[in-house]
Amino acid sequence: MNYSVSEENYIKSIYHLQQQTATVTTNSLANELRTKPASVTDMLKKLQTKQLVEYEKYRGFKLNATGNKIALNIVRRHRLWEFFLVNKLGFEWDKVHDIAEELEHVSSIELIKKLDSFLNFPQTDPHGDPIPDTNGKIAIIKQSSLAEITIKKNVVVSSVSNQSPEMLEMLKHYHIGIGTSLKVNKHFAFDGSVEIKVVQQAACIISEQVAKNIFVHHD
Amino acid sequence: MNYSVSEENYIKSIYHLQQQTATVTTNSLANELRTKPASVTDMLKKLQTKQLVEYEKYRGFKLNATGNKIALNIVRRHRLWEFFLVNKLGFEWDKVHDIAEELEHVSSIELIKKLDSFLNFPQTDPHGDPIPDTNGKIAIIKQSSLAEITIKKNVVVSSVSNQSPEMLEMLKHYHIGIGTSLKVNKHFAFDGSVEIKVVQQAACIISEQVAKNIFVHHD
DNA sequence: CCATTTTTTTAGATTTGTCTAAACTTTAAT
DNA sequence: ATTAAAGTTTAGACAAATCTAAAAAAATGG
Repeated sequence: MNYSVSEENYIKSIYHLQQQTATVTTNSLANELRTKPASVTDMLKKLQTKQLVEYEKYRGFKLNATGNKIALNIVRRHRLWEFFLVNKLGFEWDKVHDIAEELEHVSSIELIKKLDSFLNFPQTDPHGDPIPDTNGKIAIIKQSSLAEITIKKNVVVSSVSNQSPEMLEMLKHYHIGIGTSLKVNKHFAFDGSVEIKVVQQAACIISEQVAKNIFVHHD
Repeated sequence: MNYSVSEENYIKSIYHLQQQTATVTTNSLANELRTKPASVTDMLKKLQTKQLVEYEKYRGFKLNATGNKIALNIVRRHRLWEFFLVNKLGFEWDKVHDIAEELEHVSSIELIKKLDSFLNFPQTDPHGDPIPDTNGKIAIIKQSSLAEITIKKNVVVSSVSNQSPEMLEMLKHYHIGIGTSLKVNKHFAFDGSVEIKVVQQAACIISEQVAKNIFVHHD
């Protein structure tokens, strides 16, 4: 079965919202898609008749198994394209989201298969988010933010949840990227800021706001 | 200015039809786009108000300077993607048209700029057709088909106009690709077939139908 | 527990791109 | 020069996806 660009965008957005709350509301989805609640209700009826969501009037909705698989496939396409844009074409990671948003809707299965192979079967996108496999299996990377990690332990940056240009600028300044090794020296109780030591760099202090967006896993 | 996928397809198709006849008819365009004449008329009114075509009722139409520039830009995107699909992802050249048809509508200018550079600024697509530059300048490659070329002259295959799987199969069998050196030994008047000698291959005979689709230029 | 606020849905309109069927031009042939 | 055929346009309808405004349901807070 083939889905329209619009349907795919709804499915993907429901998927992303479900990562935080199991059941998604009309308003939150409208907000995510920058559309109006009335439009969301309309589309959800369609997705319901196509058997992709569980939906009860006024009660919110969630993807069923089929919908989830489709969502993961879209996420797969999106993240492979992001990897391509950054690692082959040389884009900065804060510039790739919108372009990948368009590329992800190109429907050829063979294309994604060959792209995956060309990229050497990457496991994560440039922001560290895992790329689902063909069957929709996605690695759940247990990770904690720098704001909550125990001190003096060597950790590796595994993902960054805020992808704005401002965040990128800051990370560049601190020499932090996906895969960077570092450790936390100290948490400051006063404002939640954190002193970190990136390998081969001088120790420095980052705000709680930044720390919360940098996720790491143990070495 | 940004154009819809549908508008872009109309513009591109008008461009291609204009390569053969300076002014395009409603029926021929409907046929090219696999749509109905009434739809063509509707869209052409739109393209006229957007100042992309010269159009007079019942009289056919053609792209104006602006329309032509846009068309060449779409052709540029299409051919760069085709080059990518064949030379990077390893597609056979007969499989790439439909996929490039989707990719060409991705709108980022930066994307095409970086793709062009990644591909090392190719001059022609996998079928030998020239890729227009950023300003819409396109190389006009003076070329003749094998059916009309003089005998015993060394020539190089520059493009193949039929891109079907059947043609690809045949060309593979004869060891012919873009850039292959060969010469024509003899034209047979009876059926228009042609004896050719591909370098490092035994001489062989190809039908007039095939010969007409293979274009060459002098060494 | 009832009234007010918030959220969601419905009803009806709009835009884009398409279609069919009918009307209208142009072309071609006798 | 008419007339038939071919090609083109108009009129009106439709589907997809969206919107606004109004109605309905659920949540909230005294």
